[in-house]
Amino acid sequence: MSKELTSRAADYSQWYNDLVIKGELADYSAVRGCMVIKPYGYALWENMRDQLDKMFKETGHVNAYFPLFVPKSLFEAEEKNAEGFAKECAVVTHYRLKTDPNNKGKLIVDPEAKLEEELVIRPTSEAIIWNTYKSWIQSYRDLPILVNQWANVVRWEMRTRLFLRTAEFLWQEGHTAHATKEEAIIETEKMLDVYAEFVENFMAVPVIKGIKTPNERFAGAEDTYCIEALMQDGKALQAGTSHFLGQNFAKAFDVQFLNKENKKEFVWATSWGVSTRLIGALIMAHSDDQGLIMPPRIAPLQVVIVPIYKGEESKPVIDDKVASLIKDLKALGISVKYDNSDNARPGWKFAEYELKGVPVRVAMGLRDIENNVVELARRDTKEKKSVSFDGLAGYIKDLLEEIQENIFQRALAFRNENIREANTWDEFVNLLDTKAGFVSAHWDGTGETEDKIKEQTKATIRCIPLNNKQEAGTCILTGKPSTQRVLFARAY
RNA sequence: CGGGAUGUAGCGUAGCCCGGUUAUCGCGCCUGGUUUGGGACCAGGAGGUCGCAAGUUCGAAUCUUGCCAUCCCGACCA
Repeated sequence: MSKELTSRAADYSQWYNDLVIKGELADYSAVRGCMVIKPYGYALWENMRDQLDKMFKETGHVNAYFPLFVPKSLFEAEEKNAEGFAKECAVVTHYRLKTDPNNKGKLIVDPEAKLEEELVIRPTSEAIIWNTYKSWIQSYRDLPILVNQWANVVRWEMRTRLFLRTAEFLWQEGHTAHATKEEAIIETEKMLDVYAEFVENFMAVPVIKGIKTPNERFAGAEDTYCIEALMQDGKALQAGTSHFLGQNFAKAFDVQFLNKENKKEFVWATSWGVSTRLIGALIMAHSDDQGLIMPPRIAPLQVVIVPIYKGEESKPVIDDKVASLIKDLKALGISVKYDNSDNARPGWKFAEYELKGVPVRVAMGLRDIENNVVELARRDTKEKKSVSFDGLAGYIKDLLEEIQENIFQRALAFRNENIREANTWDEFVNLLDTKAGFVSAHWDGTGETEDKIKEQTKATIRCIPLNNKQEAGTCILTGKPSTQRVLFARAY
């Protein structure tokens, strides 16, 4: 058939691409490094976005929108941030095209329409936002500012991959301003918790919360907190970050406020973001050789119903029975599609919805109606069974929750099996090469050692886990003393 | 951006080395019919600037050069 998938064992990267494209989440576009998110993929993103948005609002945040363009002079204000992103910025230099006098029907950039100042297309919005905050903040009474923005950003990456790293991607970025350092740190940690809760409870992907080493820190941050997930091929994926920015941006943009004592102070900042990259994490954490596996709580479609017709006269009977089920499911807030299209037979539909990862499939034919049952198939285990039609909607509601829990537990077990301790250099290298996954090891705390390890093994320090156990040990590379283990892995 | 591979209809492909009438086959698509419990069958039909652009040649899918895109390995990757 036309929708053959590459197996994970045969070629993991190809399997991933197959799932994205054949599962109709996204497609390549005419623009280098940019993808088209197709309706099925966008529905998934909408569900993720809606849930996150709700959680942001529950924690006191409001949405706003800032410009796509950042004047270069603003962009360069915070030096480290500017430096960190400089080499992947798209830049607008002109504002007009004109017809090419030498080539009919073609357009050229009008050399007379050069901008006085170049506009950087935001790779992240700290600069434009902090420039704006300057005019919003005078007094401690104006604080905190708890703003989030849903937006697209552009980072001109050399090598792109669908969802995991595209030149343009969708994300949210929270930018908050606080009167005290303590409050900003609490905010940073709070949003990391929100991310972890979302990714684990809704996407069913277990994560490790931690802090990045200075080498891996966000450009312009004092501390970068992150959640790290493990993919089925043993590589780690950074699923979200929350940054404590200190007063760096306040100083760069001169954002000060008068405190209760009528003294000027610089504002404390945080920023935090997750992107469509999470979709990549979702795919690689759960899916199998038959296709995607969507966690019920954010699945674009939770239930699909496939009729098994036998002769024209069976159609109205089945359609009628299905209509009552759809009504019951919708009443319980469950999304459902009745696929009674005539251009594919049941077997084809079964395979198709498995590929798309729909959590629950209902098959119903005359035989079932006679026995007052349906055939229920769950995507996570591919188990099929006959279930009574009575109370079916409630049964499915429970089953969706069970599937959600099951795929989380499955991913959690895999993740936990793939965190291993290494105490010597040989052990460390051997684990990375033979088992992949996270390797927990002692490190002397220096950036140089971290660089050397990266150079020799391609593994990076994913994070220093929060609430890390303190124990004396020696660095696996240098043998210098260490007080705690950190998590290494090869990463996306 | 460096090394390797690939690019022929919506998808997967044969042909390319060794240039020569109308570019092969399967799936999908359209029409009609029979069907429907794991990727249906019969009959008829539509669909191609052979990735793009130059060049060589009487003649280019085939040879040459450049460019573009994708994949793999590097470099890069808050």
